[in-house]
Amino acid sequence: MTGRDRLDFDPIERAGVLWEKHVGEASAMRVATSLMRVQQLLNAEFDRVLKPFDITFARYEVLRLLSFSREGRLPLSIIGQRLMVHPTSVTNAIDRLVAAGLVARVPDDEDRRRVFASLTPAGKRVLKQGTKALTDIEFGLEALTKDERDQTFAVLRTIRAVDFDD
Amino acid sequence: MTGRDRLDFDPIERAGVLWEKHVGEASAMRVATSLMRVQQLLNAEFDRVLKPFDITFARYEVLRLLSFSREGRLPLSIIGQRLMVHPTSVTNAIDRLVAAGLVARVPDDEDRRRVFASLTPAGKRVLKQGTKALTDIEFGLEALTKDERDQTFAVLRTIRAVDFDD
DNA sequence: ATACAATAGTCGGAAGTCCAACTAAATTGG
DNA sequence: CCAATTTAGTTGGACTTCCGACTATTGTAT
Repeated sequence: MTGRDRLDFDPIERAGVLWEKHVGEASAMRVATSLMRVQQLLNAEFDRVLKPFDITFARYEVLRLLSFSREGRLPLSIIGQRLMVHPTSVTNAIDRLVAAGLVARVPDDEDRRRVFASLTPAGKRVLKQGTKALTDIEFGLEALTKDERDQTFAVLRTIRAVDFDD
Repeated sequence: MTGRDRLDFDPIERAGVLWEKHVGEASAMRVATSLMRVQQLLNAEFDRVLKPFDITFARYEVLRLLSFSREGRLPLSIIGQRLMVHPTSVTNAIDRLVAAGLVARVPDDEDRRRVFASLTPAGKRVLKQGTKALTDIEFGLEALTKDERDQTFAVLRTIRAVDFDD
């Protein structure tokens, strides 16, 4: 399986050197590129450990969000806002969760445009199993110290801050 | 366009609090979730500024990689290794770049299994324009100091390190 | 009160990612 | 030297994401 082999050097490090040489200051390019790769690595790892429960990380996040709500249910629009994804992505994820019996669509009588997504007992079970699977691998971040994690969270938060009132 | 609105609080912060309460230590979950969101934000922003040149960030990365090679061309397998993506993703990206006239497929006479991707003059032009567009927005990281960037690069590198000899 | 605008959700289509399976070519081992 | 394995790349299918467009419902403003 070509493309997944170990390299004998860091390709981003190398790109940084050439960037400095031909383009200019490289710190932003290096961080941005690293973020892309790390996200990809982690997402693949999460999907892998969640596969036994037939959910992806995207769907796990929906289940978790629902479980954190007071009544175990939220309108789809709120889910999209919290997870910062497009409405169509929410519809898609909920479709699959409903098909798997982990979530139910419940109409809102107050506002008939709205639809709630509501956790089913099976959804709660799968959420619990998925959470264990992810915490068992420490979300792929065993290599980071607590300080590094908190530091990185803070830095990333300044980028995310465009999306909420600080 | 629901789902893209500003929130009046940080949803990951909130998830972290509830996670601590119901699950346990939350630093890994917070960082992992932040990485997903930030990658999504940046990728969308990059695609937006690259749209005038009819390329995505994924394809921009291919062009950049090719320009950094000695002869402006690389076998597809090497592209996949450097960008850490699946062979099929490379085939897909190259297909589109070829269709746009930015890259040419060149057979390798030494090893007839292999195919080179080679930058065309048009590809070099687009690469230059895309690079300017991305550096103009500092890869979406204006908010970070040089120290924060270098620090974050180093931390992310320890996660990526599974993929190359350190 | 009635037209106009905003909001909630869905559908269709494009792009990216991955995996599994496949062909063709090169390498290796008995 | 030939069979078995490995490597390079492509194809088809699944999933996620986005955007644009659309329906239905609610809110607003004259």
